[in-house]
Amino acid sequence: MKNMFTQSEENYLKAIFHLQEEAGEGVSTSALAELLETKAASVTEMIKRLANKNLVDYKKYYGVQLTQTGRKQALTVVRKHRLWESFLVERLNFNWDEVHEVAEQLEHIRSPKLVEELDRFLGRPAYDPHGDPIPDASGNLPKAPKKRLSQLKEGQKGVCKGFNDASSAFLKFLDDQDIGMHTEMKVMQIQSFDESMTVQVGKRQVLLSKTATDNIYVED
Amino acid sequence: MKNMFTQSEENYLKAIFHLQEEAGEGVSTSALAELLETKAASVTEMIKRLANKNLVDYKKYYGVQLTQTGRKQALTVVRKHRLWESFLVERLNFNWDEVHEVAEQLEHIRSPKLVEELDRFLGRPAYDPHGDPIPDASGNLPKAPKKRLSQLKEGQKGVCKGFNDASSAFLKFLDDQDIGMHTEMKVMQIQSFDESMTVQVGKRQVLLSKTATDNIYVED
DNA sequence: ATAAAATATTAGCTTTGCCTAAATTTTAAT
DNA sequence: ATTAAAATTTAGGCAAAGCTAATATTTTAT
Repeated sequence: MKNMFTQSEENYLKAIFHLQEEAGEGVSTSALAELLETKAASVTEMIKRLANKNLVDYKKYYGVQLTQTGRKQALTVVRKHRLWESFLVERLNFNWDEVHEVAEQLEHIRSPKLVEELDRFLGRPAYDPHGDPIPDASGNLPKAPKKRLSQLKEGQKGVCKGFNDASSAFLKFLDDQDIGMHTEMKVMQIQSFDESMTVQVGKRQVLLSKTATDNIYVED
Repeated sequence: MKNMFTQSEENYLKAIFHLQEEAGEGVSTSALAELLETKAASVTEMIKRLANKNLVDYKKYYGVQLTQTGRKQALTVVRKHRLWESFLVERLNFNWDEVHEVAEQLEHIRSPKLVEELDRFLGRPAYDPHGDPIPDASGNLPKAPKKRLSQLKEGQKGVCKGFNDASSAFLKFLDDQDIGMHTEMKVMQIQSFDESMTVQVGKRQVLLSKTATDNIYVED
């Protein structure tokens, strides 16, 4: 069968896509290994398989990049992932910090009709519950140029529009601080020695590390 | 991890369950091989794995039966399959004859919360779009004693309540004859030489082979 | 410039799940 | 009761995808 990829292959394509998005250029074996929670040796092996199928360009020792075909395939997986996340949160009462794991499974379901109907059923959403854009059926990704909370200066305000680190721990932490999508925040103070920030959220003040503020996207 | 089964294992458990339902007693290697579209040798192998995990009782050359644990697991898969079929038909505009393949994939998604919320979202349906009962969360299956259309006598009426053969071809055939869930039918004539039936459906008369009438369940 | 450290790749093994061919057991037919 | 046919199991392979240990290449630090 043509156009059929294993779950593992799809996971690699998606991972390469994400790493390429933020780092650009060639994606390293070790970065992939870390993201996919596997060993470098296994990554090398899979990369060769993908290269044989013309899904990636691979030059030994110099990392890997998606081809046009590979990128297209990665985008259909991302699309499915984000549509399912939307479904889980908006129709099935999932909290936005507990959808990731299930969406990782659902994203591999093969059925063009299912994806199309799900999209329609949800009212063709443009963004998922984490504020990430949902690619359309032809693989166009409406990329809003994102600004990090860490880029704001003291006194500036921003509205939370997304998160980079979608780990359950991070999202739970944010929830505890009453920070979520569309939450308004004002930068009160920035510590020069570690770049941590004191931020006004509603009537509370919250201290956020540089790691945290790097992972929160805002619109001002 | 305990309580974790591969997709393949789940497929075998479900297949054994279905064959046990209609044939009772021990399920033969060849019956499984045919249903699962695989070879007898592969079945034997898998059966041994399942026996080691105490999901089935197996006596060489004498077929296989589910243990309590195995039956329970099979029922959770059946539950998921039928809930997803309901979702596809009732919310995503799928036709009841095109859901099977997709549900075969969705039934393997692992997430107790997802199943519970899906059930709630659908209004805790008791039957799936084919008229088959949906097991509840604790694995209780409300079994309505089913009667086959082929068991009716001339002149008797019946209301269609389910189908045994869920093949796409069969379901499409029924659709073409305007026969679906809850369709009322009246037996006009039975051919003695091949047991085929002439049936009144709405204002049309339809000729159904014995094979067909054996696979249509009715309530009278 | 070169040695040490960090990265990447290869080689060889493991498990799952399937296959074919050969051997065994059960069942059916004389 | 034998024996042929049918069903089942065993033996030996194969591909996907992972792992560890050993080797090779690139980068970094002296």
